[in-house]
Amino acid sequence: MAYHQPYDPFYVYQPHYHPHHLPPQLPQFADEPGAINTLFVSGLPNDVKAREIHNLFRRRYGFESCQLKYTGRGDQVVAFATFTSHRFAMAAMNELNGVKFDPQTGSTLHIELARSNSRRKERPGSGPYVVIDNRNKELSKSQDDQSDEGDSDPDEVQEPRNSESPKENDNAKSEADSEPDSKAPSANGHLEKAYEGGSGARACSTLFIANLGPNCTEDELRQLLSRYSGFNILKIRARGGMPVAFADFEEIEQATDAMNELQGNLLSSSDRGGMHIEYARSKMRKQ
DNA sequence: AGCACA
Repeated sequence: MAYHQPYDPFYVYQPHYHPHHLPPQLPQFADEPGAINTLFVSGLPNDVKAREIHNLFRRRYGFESCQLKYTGRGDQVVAFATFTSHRFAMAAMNELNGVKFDPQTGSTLHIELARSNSRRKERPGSGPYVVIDNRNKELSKSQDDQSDEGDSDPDEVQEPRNSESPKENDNAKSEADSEPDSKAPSANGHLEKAYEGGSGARACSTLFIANLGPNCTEDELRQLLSRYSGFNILKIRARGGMPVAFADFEEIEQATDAMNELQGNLLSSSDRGGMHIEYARSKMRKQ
């Protein structure tokens, strides 16, 4: 009867939202060349393993690769996660930012967009996990300056170079795994199998919208959603009380965009905080 | 923390 701890980051489903007001026009930051599709992750415990980072992100839609970096500043560890597009990186960030990563230490994930995209993709020949270890590469500048505690200090988001030096030793070993099926990613460095399984929110082109006020109308919601490309049909229903809605889009990517933009937004009918939006469990039926 | 329509 083991029940998931609600803060288990591997099973985050309904994370921490940042309600904000909808900008008056559609922000069309699609996937222009140069768009950031890499996340910078801090707030990790210093004994974190590359495998844990991989398991944290591997089920997120559009996930491509990740890497763990020992910065060399004290025991500080950071990670980078690369997605196939900016929007998928944003979705993962929205879902995991602020989540408690280690119940023991209480460490909380702090996730932001990286300053630049990762160059280093996961290569089948170079082992499953990419680890950059700067711990021993202390130059003559060795100053144990502390005072840089906290969590929001992305220092080196520069492009990682080839650092497969034989110096790296005790990484990515032992420790129990929280994912039953986590074998090495093997030779498919693409995304065909990304995001599946039973635990999290599987991406879907239909969105489930909850936390609506009792007076929310279909028209009100439709008016808002119709500003998003690919929006198709909206259905509202109130089962035993508060209304919930299903919004169907043409493509998963368009649903993802709308969700990212509207997450936490208030409607004029809202009386209990902003909307909570998730991928629906199944796509809206064609009728 | 709530997910339908077939």
